Amino acid sequence: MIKSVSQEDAWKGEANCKICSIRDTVLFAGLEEKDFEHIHKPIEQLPLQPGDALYHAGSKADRLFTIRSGLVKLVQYLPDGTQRIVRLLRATDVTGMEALLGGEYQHDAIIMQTTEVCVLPIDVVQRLSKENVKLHHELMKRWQRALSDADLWITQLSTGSAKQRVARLLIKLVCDEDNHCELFNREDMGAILGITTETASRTVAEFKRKGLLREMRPNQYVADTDKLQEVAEDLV
Amino acid sequence: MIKSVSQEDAWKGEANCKICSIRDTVLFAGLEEKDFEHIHKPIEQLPLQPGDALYHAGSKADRLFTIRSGLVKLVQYLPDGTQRIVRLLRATDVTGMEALLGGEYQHDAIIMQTTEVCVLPIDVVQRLSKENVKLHHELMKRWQRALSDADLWITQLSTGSAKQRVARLLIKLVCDEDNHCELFNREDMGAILGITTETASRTVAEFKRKGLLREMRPNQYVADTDKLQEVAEDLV
DNA sequence: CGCATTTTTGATATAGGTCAAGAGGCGTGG
DNA sequence: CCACGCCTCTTGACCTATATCAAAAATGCG
Repeated sequence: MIKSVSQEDAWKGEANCKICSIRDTVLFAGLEEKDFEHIHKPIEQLPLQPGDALYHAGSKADRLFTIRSGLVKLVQYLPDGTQRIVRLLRATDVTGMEALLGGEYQHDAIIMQTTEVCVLPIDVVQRLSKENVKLHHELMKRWQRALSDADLWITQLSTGSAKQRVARLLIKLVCDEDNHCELFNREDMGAILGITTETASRTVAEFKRKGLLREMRPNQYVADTDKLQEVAEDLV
Repeated sequence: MIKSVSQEDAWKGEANCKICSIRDTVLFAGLEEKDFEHIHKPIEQLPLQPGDALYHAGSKADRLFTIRSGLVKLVQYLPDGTQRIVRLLRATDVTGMEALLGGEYQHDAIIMQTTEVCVLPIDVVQRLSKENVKLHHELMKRWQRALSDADLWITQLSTGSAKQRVARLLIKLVCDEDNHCELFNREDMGAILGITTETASRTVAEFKRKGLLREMRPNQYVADTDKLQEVAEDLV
């Protein structure tokens, strides 16, 4: 089992939230000068590698994480041991909100692509959220966002044929206006879509053949979003 | 389209939260004497029939609902018009929390079985939640609960074979220790599980034949939860 | 360069979708 | 009270999509 990051072995990159480069989109967006006085413990910034775990299901939830960059998967396991990925996290997403209720983490949070996170001790967040209405509102927004994501996961990624699901996933993965995107391994694609690795592989291969995906460099694709959209809606 | 309940045509059952019969499990559990002074508008209690809508996707979210009894489905629609049910709500569940963020409702909330709800105007909840820490905590708990439910929906009801999914759904529907349960129509079962009406029907019929379900009276079943559990985990 | 892992591809079996028709319930109106 | 029409559930026949099992090809890593 992968060890999750601990306060000890982590690089103690002390974050300066005041000058944070993504601050206006981030949980602490609404903080004011006086609020920062309450942050005694430094907020750590961690660089993490694929395969690392942010936290594990069942362990005590005592920290909240803001994803600064990269890609993280939230994984749950079925009784028979098969895994299902229930959410993906990217820049500005917050995870580990279970900590606000003093329970245990509900998922394994595993790094998929090199990721930078801020680690927020839960007592700091709790104290600040009592005093700062904006932060409190921000927290609720994140909660709502997670819930919408979960709903989308059900309607988009767990409904319809394998082709439709893969197409919808690819559309989600397109990051810039050039329709550039980066895939991940077929097993993870399967665990996201509730299909087998083989079906994921075959479908991606078919999309490549039909030109809906063009591989420019290893794992650097350009997607034909219009055509993919047609597949997603089964207009083919 | 079904009209959603409005303040006007609703039965103005004015609730008395202080003596509410399910108060200790409900959102307002932590309210104190002084808090009630803030509830000027009466909290309505509505009795609703199958097919009625609590609210519709896209309409302004201005009320929060506590389910007192009955069964409600949250429905979303795919571009091609097919519907997918993303959550079920029962006694003590809260829905419409989008209202706290001043947005629009994300789903159609449709009554499946005769249901009683309390309607909480959002401004009342917001004011109370600022002053009462327990209520605030309760709200976060509901949010977390909704999120866990969504995760379960993905792992349990949208993963594995049709038989497994139906079995898992039936287990969820068992209400008392006698393994008594009540199903709903096959179309809804399909929309919950991401399978067709016919497959839902065939699977239920098969379970009946094999004795995993015994129909005592019309739509009053007794479930063999042990056997269903085996099917759910594919140990057959 | 060689081993381990992942991806692709193939062959086959089967679950589940699709289309269609019959059966049972239920309400409405004659 | 019965007959008719409407719905939902069930069942059947068929066919396709996807799972399964297996092996080859490609990729990455020490």
